[in-house]
Amino acid sequence: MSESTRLPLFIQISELLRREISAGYWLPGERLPTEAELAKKLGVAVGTLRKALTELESNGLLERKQGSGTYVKNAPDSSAVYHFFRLELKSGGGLPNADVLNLERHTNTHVASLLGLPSNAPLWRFRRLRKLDQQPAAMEEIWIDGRHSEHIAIEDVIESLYVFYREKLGFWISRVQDSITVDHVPDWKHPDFAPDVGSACGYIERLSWSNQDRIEEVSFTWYDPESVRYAARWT
Amino acid sequence: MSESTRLPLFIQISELLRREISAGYWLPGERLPTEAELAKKLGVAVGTLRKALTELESNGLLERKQGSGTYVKNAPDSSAVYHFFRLELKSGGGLPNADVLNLERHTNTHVASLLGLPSNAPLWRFRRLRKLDQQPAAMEEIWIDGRHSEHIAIEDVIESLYVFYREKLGFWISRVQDSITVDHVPDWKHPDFAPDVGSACGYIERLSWSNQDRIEEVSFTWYDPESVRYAARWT
DNA sequence: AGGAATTTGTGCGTATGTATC
DNA sequence: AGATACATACGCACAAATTCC
Repeated sequence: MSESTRLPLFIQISELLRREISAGYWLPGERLPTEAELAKKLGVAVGTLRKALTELESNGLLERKQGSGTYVKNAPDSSAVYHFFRLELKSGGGLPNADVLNLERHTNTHVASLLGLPSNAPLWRFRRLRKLDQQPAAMEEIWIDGRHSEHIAIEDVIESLYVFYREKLGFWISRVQDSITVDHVPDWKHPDFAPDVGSACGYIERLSWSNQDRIEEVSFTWYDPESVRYAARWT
Repeated sequence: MSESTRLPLFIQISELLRREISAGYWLPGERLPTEAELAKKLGVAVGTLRKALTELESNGLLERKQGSGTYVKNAPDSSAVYHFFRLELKSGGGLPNADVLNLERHTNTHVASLLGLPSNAPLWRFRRLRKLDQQPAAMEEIWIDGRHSEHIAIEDVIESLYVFYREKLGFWISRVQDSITVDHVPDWKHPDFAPDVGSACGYIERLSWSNQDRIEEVSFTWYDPESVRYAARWT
């Protein structure tokens, strides 16, 4: 190894297991080999393996039961693409999904200032219809610096905006801050999305920091509080 | 010790240190003795002490710097009591505070089921007026198992419910889950708290797990989305 | 029902790496 | 450069929860 600083062993192990789980090598609900077996197979001490497993448990990929074993969680979002997605059905869960409705260049003084850009800076604005289990759940407006790319086609971002960021723009979102209040349904309301609570609507303002610790994305989300909730878990 | 199930040693240590920090025995910014010294003084292995310190670090009471030492964080005032408090002024920040308005025994089928109790189980219900910078910001209703204590006086909980839980009831909240939607202002609306957004109101339903990993507390919060927001940070 | 085997949790001790002073 | 202090890694013993016979 000529690497300047290689990662700690327990991180290497946890990342290895994370990839294997993500690749479907270990299936949801399945029990992993015992600590002793795994440690031996991987050639590390049990304590080191335990630290890796603890890491994955706190990240929600594993569940560890004393006397029983270590199990792969039925991760609803194994791909980590939905890592920061915080909306779920009030009836519980729901597989997230998004349709890009609209993609245009605009200027916006407020957003520009949040992004630390001149007020007349060109921006990209995405408007998406978010779905949970294929049911319209929220409307979303996302803004990024317009200089990232001269041209963006809807096809580029149809899969996942986060993948697009990473693959095409060379950054990824590592941290977000959400502010949740109440707002009115915006006027670009989509016909498929019709909250019926008078005009009151759940409203999320999000700032997203990239791996370079810059605010690279600002988004606004309106959701129907009758069918959808914002869920936050803290430890 | 004749206790049926005593707490793990590293938890006992972390709670001891937590009390000492909270009592001001260790001052903010101060450096703690080295791991080796502390472990020796407390009569535990270094590894055990490390686990306790890690616990406190993740709770934001300590900061550990390799090569330097372990420092008491300049906790904004009554440390970690507001660890799970997630409301802030839309204008930014705000020092949190609470008035206990009402404290009674009730039964409630819905809450009882959330707590895993029989539907007619006696419960304690706290109603509080939450303030930010002394301004009324939200109304809060908190439910716990009625068997925890036969009598609770308002004076007992006037400082902090969390401190009361830990000191008098012997548990503490280590994890919460929030669901944020929109609701109507409840009918026990306090005269000082008058959201003026029609009848739409920010609404938080919280489940709180204790250190024993049981749901020990259920709470409902109504906040004025005109002046207050729910703020969540993710990494 | 109950006891043995299995599996994770806790605790101890030590050696070595790495960042800080 | 050397001393100090936290981070990582190893290994072992026993406790507690679960499972299985």
